[in-house]
Amino acid sequence: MEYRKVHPLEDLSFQEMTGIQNRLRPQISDTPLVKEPRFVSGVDIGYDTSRKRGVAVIVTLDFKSMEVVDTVYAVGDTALAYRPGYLAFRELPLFLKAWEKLETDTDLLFFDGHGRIHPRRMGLATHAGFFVDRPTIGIAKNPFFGRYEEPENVPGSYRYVYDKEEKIGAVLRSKTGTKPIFVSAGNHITLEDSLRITLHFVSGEYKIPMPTRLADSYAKQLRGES
DNA sequence: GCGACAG
DNA sequence: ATCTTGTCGC
Repeated sequence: MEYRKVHPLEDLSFQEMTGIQNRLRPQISDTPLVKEPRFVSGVDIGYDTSRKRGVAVIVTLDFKSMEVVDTVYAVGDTALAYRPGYLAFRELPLFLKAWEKLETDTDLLFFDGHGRIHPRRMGLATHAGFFVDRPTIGIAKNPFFGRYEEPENVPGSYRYVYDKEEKIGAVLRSKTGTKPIFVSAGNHITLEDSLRITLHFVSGEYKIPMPTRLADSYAKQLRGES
């Protein structure tokens, strides 16, 4: 699939990366979905022990049947080390390499990380949305930023995550007796739509929404052979 | 200044 | 993220 070359991703200083995030922030789109998506993709990147070589996986499912319709991946080295707040700069290059191989015209993507739950609202999912120009949702397994209260231990219950008075995401109890997951809008989508779509992919049987879950397991599987 | 810190 | 066996619990 083609993508918009919003700005360079390699060889940037932290000041430059922060500057890019601040410049993109006012351009984040909050558009509600106009129609039910047909295809939805899950994105995940797995790394080897060195944490340098990784594999980016994109699994695409049919929204209604939840059947897998396409799977693509790309392997390569990661230039940047992980730094909280700058995950997009570490993972986007390899993701875009896989994105170029994708031929299914997907309608929405789930990313493994936060979206607007970020000090500058520019988490991985949000930043990725600028490049692929499609709705994106962030699904994270751990907190990173913002204040929130613990949701009830009932599947489907959630609490909003705030920065000051601003609502930036939600903590969702996707499964009874497990830690909640963090759901936030990426780009070209609202938080309410993000929650609605996410709930569609969490039956209560699994903690992680199906697209991300499948991408994660496939990335781990590929890690040991390619 | 100190501690926290997605993947 | 990754390294790892058994083990507690539904």
